Amino acid sequence: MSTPKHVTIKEIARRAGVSHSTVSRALNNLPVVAPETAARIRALAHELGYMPSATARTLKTNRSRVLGVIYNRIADPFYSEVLAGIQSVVHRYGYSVFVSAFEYDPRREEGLIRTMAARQVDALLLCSTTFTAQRLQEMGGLPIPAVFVHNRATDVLPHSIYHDDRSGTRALTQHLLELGHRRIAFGGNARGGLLHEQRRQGVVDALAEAGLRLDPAYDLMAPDGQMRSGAILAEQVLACSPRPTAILCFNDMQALGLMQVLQTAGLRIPDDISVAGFDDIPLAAFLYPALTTYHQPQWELGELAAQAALHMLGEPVTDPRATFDVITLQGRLMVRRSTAPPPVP
Amino acid sequence: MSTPKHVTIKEIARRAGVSHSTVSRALNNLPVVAPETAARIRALAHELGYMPSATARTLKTNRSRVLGVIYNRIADPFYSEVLAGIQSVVHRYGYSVFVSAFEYDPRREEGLIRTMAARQVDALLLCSTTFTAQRLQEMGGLPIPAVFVHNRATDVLPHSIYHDDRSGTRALTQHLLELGHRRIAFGGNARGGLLHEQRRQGVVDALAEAGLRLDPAYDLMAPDGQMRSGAILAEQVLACSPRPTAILCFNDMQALGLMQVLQTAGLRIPDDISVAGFDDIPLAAFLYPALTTYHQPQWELGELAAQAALHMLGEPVTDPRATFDVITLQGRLMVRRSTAPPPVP
DNA sequence: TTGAAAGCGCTAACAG
DNA sequence: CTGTTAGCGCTTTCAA
Repeated sequence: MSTPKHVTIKEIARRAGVSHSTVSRALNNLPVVAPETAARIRALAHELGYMPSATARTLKTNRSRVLGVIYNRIADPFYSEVLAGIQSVVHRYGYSVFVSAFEYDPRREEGLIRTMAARQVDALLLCSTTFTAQRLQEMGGLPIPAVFVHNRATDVLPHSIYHDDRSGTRALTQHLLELGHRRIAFGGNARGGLLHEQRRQGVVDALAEAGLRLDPAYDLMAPDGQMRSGAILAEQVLACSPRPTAILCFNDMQALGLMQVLQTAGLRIPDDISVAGFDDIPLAAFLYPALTTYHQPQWELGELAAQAALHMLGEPVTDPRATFDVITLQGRLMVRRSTAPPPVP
Repeated sequence: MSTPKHVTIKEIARRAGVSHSTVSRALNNLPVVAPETAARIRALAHELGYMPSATARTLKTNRSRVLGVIYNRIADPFYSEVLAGIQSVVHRYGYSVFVSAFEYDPRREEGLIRTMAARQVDALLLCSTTFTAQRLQEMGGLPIPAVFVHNRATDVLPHSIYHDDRSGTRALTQHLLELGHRRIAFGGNARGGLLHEQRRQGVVDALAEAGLRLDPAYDLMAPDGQMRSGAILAEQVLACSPRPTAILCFNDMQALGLMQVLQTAGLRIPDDISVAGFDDIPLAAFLYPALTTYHQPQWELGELAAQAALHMLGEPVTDPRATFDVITLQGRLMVRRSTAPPPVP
């Protein structure tokens, strides 16, 4: 049950009657060592349950084969999927990941970056929508290679990967327009930073193309992108007069919370009011009604981010896009059951 | 932009005109060193942007201040919350966490345990519902201290923390019984292992107390605890004749998927059929109708698991329960809007 | 093909 | 109060 006495290469060397460097070579499959010797050493290592010390190796080689992932909220369905994507590739390369979240606290974010650096991660995956050039300046640059995920930080760092949100909400708005909606509301995210601006802009774009503008009364704002914000938004929608016939939420989480309140108030979706989300988190397809939204490839975002980092570290990658400095992903419109033509008055 | 030349204590020592051990002492706040010297050293360290190498420290002290968290699916709302709880305490202690998931592959699970050990984590948090005594035997024991989370593995390891699921489904079933339901179905999870058994048993218990039994026609089984399984379950429910008036799902995710299909089929919840979940993931309260479920304290589960691990490592913990070998958490019934008396025939 | 030796950055006796 | 020394487990010259 207790620690089974740590076996080192020295111990193996002693038992095999060779030097520890030979053991090191054998275990690392360096071709120089004599086949029989190598076989004997490997057998012994296996028998003794030898485990190489990643710590020692890291100290010596200056490479840890560890990636650091930093993001905002640990329990976010969107980033959970991104993380799953990251893990799937990282695992194939024999890397491990440190994961931590800064819970919207920039000071903590900086602390995490330093901790990760002290722990000698090879690269950082920064899933922060709020990191800015200014912040980077204050920190005096990043101590390790990093790729920005989900943040168009090209002005700050060469490596970033993000989704074209603006086209997304534009497509979504066009869809609503085509259905005949004119009174379209947008639910913002006060914490959304660049994401908020991009998504809102997409709505404005589409509206402008149709010769319309985003009515200030329908230009709503919620504190964040969580479910509760959706509920808050719903109250605002209910208070509007005339009521919008469609509302496009910052993301699916908001849409979810919004739908509940609207439905509880007796409104039928989509008959009385159409609702659209953004992101297409796995949940979206399972809501009632199934949510119309814009699909962002979350898993792929994670996979590519990880590959981009690995590429920077000199690992061979399969996806050619991972070799680009800036990667823009395109999503696609997912029309489901929560949107329909506006009710006839 | 690039690596700003790593500063070590030797470098600081050179510049301060002292030995590197003095630097080490000063930086670790050992009281022996002269105040002025210490101040000078610390100033210098700050100025040079010194970062201690956690790797070197780990190698020397045999303590990494890293915990390994292993679980099944990376993108699971339940475990996301648990992980958030873990992180919240771990962060306070200056620990970091490796996170990885084995995606229902036992071989991979074992591999992860070995990797974590090689990376010298101080303790393991095993959120595996499928790990068994036999598996442990085959592995020849765990190489590092571990606490089992969400698995009553007392026969295997001294340290485990879990929730009393059986009482949970029992309370849920009693609630349904009190509402007047008699045709109560249970949605199982073929992958659920012990959890499945416990939850199903709670239903059987409550039914037996009421002089009833779980009708085999209502003793349903879905492949897993995901949303899609809920949809599968819904088809089974719809095919039942007579139809159950209430269904208790393995967890909230199932309930979610089930509700959508039922609602799409034109059934009103709870008017036509009552639905209950299990876990009370944050989402549950925001569904329409808000889901009746049994609250498992997910965050607390994570917090306590982390504290239990930290306690094993000799760290002072605040929650006295964390010093127990086996911790059982109690949840509570959350009656919301998805359950009501059965329809009058 | 193998061994001896150095050293990664740090902590911790032990001496002074 | 401070310096010297050794060594954590490994990789990697350099010689043999």
